Amino acid sequence: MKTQDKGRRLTIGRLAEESGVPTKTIRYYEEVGLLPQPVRGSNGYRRYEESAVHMLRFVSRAREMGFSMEETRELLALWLDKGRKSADVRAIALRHLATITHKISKLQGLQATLQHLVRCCHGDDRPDCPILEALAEEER
Amino acid sequence: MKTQDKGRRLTIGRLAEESGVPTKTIRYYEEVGLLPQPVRGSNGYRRYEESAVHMLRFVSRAREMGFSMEETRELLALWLDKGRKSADVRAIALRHLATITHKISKLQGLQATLQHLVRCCHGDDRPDCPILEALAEEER
DNA sequence: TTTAACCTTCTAGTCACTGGAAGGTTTGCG
DNA sequence: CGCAAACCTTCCAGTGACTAGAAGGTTAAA
Repeated sequence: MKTQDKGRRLTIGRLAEESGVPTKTIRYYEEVGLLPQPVRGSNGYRRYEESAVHMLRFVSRAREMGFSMEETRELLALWLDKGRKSADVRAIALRHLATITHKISKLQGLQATLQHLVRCCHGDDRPDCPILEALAEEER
Repeated sequence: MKTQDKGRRLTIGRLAEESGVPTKTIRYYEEVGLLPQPVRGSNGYRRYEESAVHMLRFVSRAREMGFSMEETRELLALWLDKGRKSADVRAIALRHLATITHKISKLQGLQATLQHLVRCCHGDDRPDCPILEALAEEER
């Protein structure tokens, strides 16, 4: 084994390429403590290990799944903790699922309302419009 | 008719009460030009006319329906324009509807994925967890 | 050698508010 | 009349999760 196997370290640009996450975003994640600070070269450049690619991809996927940065932070910690309890992960997922389900039903309510109004509005050159009426309505 | 019918003008607090919109938000709407600037009393206080209540309620409802502030601005302008074409209103509503529908289907996709993962995760003291696996997955 | 493509930090903008500080005004009560 | 509570004013900063740009230093390839 080599004592000085600095081997393959990546610049931020290379990491961005391999993970699909923009350099700006990587720096931001580091700034807010979502990602650990990498070592720096003598030129001040960040030098990432291979593992950073996997971490970033994990983070990126969690974000795509709609987890907040805080939840992503927790999930990442759990992922790195080999002694984790799957129940902890599941709890986060369930919480997020509830949030999503709630959002969906709110949006579906809006969707139904708007669909109704759009169907009622003739949508021509005349000024009368049930959409505006609905917004202006004095409900009492 | 009285020459000096300053009549019933409202303070911002009164307007907030009657419209259900916080004073902070009312000032913000004014600042970004969503609402017209009211006249000021000699003490510098804002003095609103009755019509402001209706305008604010209109804005508030548009926001509740999920219209952006820019869309709300357009809707408000259309509402105040007695010569508007209902087609213009309808177009805004249709655009918003498309946005909502898009959001719903994205969320439903996430919901399905998460439901599947949550069902697969036993959620106990053991560390193995399909949710984390899904996030860590090297798809190729 | 030059120049393009990297890298660095810092600031500010996005959206739609919301909270707080610091100060002036008004209202109601004893 | 004095005082406190409840108004009102402006300005600054923070939210979440980036994203854009400026101003400058470094490196790799032609």
